[in-house]
Amino acid sequence: MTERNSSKAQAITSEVRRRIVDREWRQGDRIPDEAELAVEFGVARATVNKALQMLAEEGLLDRKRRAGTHVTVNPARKAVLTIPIVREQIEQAGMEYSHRVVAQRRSPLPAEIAARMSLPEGCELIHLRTVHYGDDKPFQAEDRWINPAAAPGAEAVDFQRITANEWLVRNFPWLHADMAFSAENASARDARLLETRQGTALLILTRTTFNDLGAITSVRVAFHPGYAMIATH
Amino acid sequence: MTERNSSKAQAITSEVRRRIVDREWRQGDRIPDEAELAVEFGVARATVNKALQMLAEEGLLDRKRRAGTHVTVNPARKAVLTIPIVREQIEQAGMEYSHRVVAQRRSPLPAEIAARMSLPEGCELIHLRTVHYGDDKPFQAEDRWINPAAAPGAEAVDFQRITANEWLVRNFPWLHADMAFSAENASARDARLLETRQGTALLILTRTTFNDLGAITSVRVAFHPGYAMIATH
DNA sequence: TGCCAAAATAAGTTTAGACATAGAGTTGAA
DNA sequence: TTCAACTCTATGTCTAAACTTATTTTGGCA
Repeated sequence: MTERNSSKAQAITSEVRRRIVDREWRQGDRIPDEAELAVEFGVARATVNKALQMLAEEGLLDRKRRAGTHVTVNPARKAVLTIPIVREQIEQAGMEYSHRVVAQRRSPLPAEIAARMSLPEGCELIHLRTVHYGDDKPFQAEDRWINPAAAPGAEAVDFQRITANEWLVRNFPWLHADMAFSAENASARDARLLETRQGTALLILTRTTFNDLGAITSVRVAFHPGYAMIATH
Repeated sequence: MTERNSSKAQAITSEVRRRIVDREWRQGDRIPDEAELAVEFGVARATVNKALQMLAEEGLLDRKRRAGTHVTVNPARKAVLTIPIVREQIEQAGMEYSHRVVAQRRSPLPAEIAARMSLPEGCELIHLRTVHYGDDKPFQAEDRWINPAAAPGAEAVDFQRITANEWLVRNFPWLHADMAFSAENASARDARLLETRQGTALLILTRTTFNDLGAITSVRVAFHPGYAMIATH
């Protein structure tokens, strides 16, 4: 049996994965039930259960009470993205981090962002525009709206000293987040902030986070040209 | 205690999450150990363990043996992306799916893709270019290389009838995948295939999958302009 | 003081056993 | 034939107890 973590459950996931990859168990096949596998591997049923649940979460197995466990027919590919704190990301790459607050004021909320945040259009939020640099080269430009109703104290913070992201993450953990990746041609402003040409394709991440008081913040991050967001599975 | 799934472990994760969001337990704080929480919630320690492990995976808690469980200071945001099978995605949106194989031939592998697949440059793979349509409007253009050494039988498949993705997914489950999102200005070819203007910003997904025989396939998917990849947490 | 070994502790894992529950399969009445 | 009611089974969940292991703390010794 292929080992992995010295843990029995991990060893079982590896072995089951191997059987699937080697097509001993084919897509759609029903695999032996937990009790049988427990006997085969010489472990308790709870251990087999843990292993199979991991593989089900990964999307390799479909499990249903009474119907048993089947190898997923068309496994959808799931990928876990880790969106790091900008500063940490830049410092980890061995570059020197700096950032510049381009604008900070109260402004009435545009319709599009109001919809994302489930707030009435035109209500006043804190609007913040920041550029983050690695070794003085623009890394990402962020355009952020902060809801002081869900994040009290935001108005008194000096966002030159601490980034909005870090302050928010540290002070207002969220319950739920919406996220989307898209591509946009750099606007004149994007181009200026990221020191590139207008029209250049930029990877855009928009993210809105909520806690029990409603939307905390909505941010549009434009990455520098050529940036790639990595995910693994 | 906030309920969620009728399961005790879920109820505990909800309650712990609430305490963190409501700042009863602050970032960096050490929370009571499993035994104490088990007494407080009136459950077995294993149940508390399961609940806290879920929150640790989510990134809300840091756990170390002997040192205890702490609320994560700078939680990195993790998001799970589900990359659906194109056809299913289009049909789910209520559109009619169709696809067109633009080119299919054996070609020597370009350097960049060879590197991604850990194969020698110039070795011959199956090169496939396909456009996927929803209601006859281009949805995505894919440029795929298939390694017949890791996916035997690929040369005999009629990719007009079944998409390469579906055939591969059904026949060659993978062990590991590399994925990246980026943005590119549409090349002349991209523009023609996606019926848009050259230079338009396109969301690009590149994905390479591996099994125990090596790289199975490497694909570059260009989505139609304006497409957004959604993730939630 | 500084260093190393031993003790203590909190999480990690496993087990056997129990009960819960979804849902496929079967039966019987209309 | 059809459908509702029931049965049965594989997974889902929980428990109490034990053992393992990483890591911190402590205390002895040089």
